[in-house]
Amino acid sequence: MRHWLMKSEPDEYSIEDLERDGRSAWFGVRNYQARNFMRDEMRIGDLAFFYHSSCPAPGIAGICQIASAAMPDATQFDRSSDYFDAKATPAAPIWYCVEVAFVRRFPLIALASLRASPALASLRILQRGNRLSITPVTEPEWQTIERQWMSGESRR
DNA sequence: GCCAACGTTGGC
DNA sequence: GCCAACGTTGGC
Repeated sequence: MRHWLMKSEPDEYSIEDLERDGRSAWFGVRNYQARNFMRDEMRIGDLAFFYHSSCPAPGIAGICQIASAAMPDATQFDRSSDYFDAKATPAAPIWYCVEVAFVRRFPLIALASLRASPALASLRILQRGNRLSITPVTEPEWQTIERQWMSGESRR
């Protein structure tokens, strides 16, 4: 199983929204690298940190699970959507999304706290200038975060 | 609001 | 294929 980190602006869609919905399509990704991760490398059952970005308190807000294979992102065909792409057609889609399911929510692990951990120096989102909205998380990085911030909590 | 860093576009 | 210009991201 692989691990991931997926960014969302909480104003758009937060971990609280996913907890309420239970499950949601991760639409709106318009970056080829991030798309390729979803389309080519994610597997049902993979776990991902749900990261809140571009907000007053950026950080990891919870965990979700990949719940479907990649499918064409319907918003690329929708003229009224911010994510509309005139170059995409149903016969030749450009953008894909997966569905994610809520796993858990916990007190925010602030970006500053992640930065303060030497064991997380390699974490992709901490690299200078990183902007990818979906990034892989290595097994050691995942375990470091679990051990450091979730050891006292119940596991599923 | 600022600004560094990045990805994409498009002229050549 | 190069690269300047532009738009976007995202922390602060």
